[in-house]
Amino acid sequence: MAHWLFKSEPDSFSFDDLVGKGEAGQEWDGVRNYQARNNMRAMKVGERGFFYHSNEGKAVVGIVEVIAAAHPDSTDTTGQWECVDLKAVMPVERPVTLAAAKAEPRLAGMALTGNSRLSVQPVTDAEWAVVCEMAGVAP
DNA sequence: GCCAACGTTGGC
DNA sequence: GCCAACGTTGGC
Repeated sequence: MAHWLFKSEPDSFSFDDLVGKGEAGQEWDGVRNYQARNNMRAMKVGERGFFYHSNEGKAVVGIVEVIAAAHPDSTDTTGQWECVDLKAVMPVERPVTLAAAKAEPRLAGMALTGNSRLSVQPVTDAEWAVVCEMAGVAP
């Protein structure tokens, strides 16, 4: 099963905001990047991802689950953008900061620690295991 | 608040 | 189809 990472600025939409949506979850709309869209198209219901806070916090703070496969973005009028629906699974025991991830050699190849500004990223199984370990949650 | 990196746009 | 200009993101 593939894993993912979703970036969000907590000022606009935080992990707590997603928790507040409960089982109904939230459309991950507003993504206007082809690579991110393609990543979302590849997602399957039940796959899990990290929720990363950019700017404020700069850390992986929670685990999310895909509850609906890619569908047209309701906030888009052009019809070319799509998004998945997410729900919060649980917060992590210990947030994994960007600095901590960069300091971990096993995460050297991770999209997050590189220069990518991509808002929806794939995470390898190995990276998933390492970040879960650092976060104090079961993989 | 600044600036570097990247993606997208648009002129040629 | 190339590439310069521009806008946006996001770390510092």
